[in-house]
Amino acid sequence: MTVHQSFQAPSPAPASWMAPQVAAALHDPRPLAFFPAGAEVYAQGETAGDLYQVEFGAVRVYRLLADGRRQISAFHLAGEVFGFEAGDTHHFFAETITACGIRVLRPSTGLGLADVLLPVALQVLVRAQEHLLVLGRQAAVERLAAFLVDMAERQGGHLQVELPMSRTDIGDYLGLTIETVSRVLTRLKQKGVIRLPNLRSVDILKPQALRALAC
Amino acid sequence: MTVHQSFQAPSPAPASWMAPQVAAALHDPRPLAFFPAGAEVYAQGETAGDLYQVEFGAVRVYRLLADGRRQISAFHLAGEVFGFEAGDTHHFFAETITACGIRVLRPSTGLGLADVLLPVALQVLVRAQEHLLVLGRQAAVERLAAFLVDMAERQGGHLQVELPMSRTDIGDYLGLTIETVSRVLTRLKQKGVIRLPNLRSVDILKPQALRALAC
DNA sequence: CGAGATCTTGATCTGACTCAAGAGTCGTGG
DNA sequence: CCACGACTCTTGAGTCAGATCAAGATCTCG
Repeated sequence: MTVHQSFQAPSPAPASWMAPQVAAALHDPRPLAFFPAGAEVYAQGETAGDLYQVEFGAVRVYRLLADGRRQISAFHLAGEVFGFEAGDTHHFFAETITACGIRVLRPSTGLGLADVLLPVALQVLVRAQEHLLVLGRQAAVERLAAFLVDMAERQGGHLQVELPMSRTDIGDYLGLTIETVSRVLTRLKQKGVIRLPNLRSVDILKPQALRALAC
Repeated sequence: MTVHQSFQAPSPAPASWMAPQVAAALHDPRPLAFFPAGAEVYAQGETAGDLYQVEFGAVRVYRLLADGRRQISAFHLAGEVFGFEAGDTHHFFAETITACGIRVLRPSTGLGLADVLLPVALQVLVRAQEHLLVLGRQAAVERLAAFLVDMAERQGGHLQVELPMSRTDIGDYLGLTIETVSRVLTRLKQKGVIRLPNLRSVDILKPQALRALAC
């Protein structure tokens, strides 16, 4: 990982989702790294071990096929932890989408740390498994609906959703082409389900209808 | 979970993949339950907590949409552990495919158990994430190839693969219809890549070709 | 041997992809 | 502040992989 800028920040309150013990077990203060948009946090094949907590900004985690097809397995927003690996090398790439502040966690230093990390890892697992249902069995409209509902919930359940990622990213997350993403959003707009005030935000006008589509 | 038959078995050697500490931490001997084919191990909404280790047989873990569409998120073969959950209720269904012997693990009794379970959970996570790539970005032939390669590897890397599951199960795992699964297998047979001695087994004749398809 | 379930094969349909062009957005520099 | 250029996004037309619908064939097991 290339650290673009790093310093000892005054310990902020742990993100709300994080049990107090997590912060304790991880020995705050932990190094905080700043990344510009589009920077690599780690690459496939690199040595794994550290975990990363997004302080602000957004990150994409993805795999590539030999011919360039890309599958984004997850987006990570402020407060979320990523970087879990089964072996000692990364199977995925992680890149910032926007400028990011990322706190580096060093699990190796903690005793009994797994007790604290297991729930976080399981949360990531459940999310991946829900994503399987979307990719395996849902139509394009349903995928977009599920995506928007998920993003809304992760941003505090508000009806104004910020989308830090491009249409290409959304397509590669949902297993669709950029054109299909665009067309479906247009159709949802025409049906009055959403509004698109600008390219990077969505207003949910009919949450009920969206939820029904997402099943 | 409905236990169909249960008794204290003489402690067998732990499955080869399992670190010795796992068995120790889990306090062998553990209850062994027998299930007939098609039995429910747990259902969505049930209280979670226990883990399950397949002793023999095969299990499918899946979710359902309201209209009956099904996505199988994983098959579990002998030696593998399933039942991980993020909260205290199951988000998935687990059913036996064949008659099964399943060892019930009680994580609540172990101190420092998470250190031992985390690697197992991470293994499940990585498998789910690889599955995302298959469902999101691969064509039908590639999905079948990846599936056959995976099943072969999990059965000791032999070129004779047993498929305990039906074509419907394979379709619901790969996000395809049963007809497409059947057609693709036929095409692979015609190209001499595989042989289909009977409905539940596959001989891999050209492992190189299959691997190339699976990317 | 027979009946039901499972699997294969064929014909047709369709949702999403591909290819192509135009519109909007953003950052830069004059 | 506007003009320019490079992206990114939207929209349209045509195509195609996989779904759906519909028979048959094969397997399983009492």
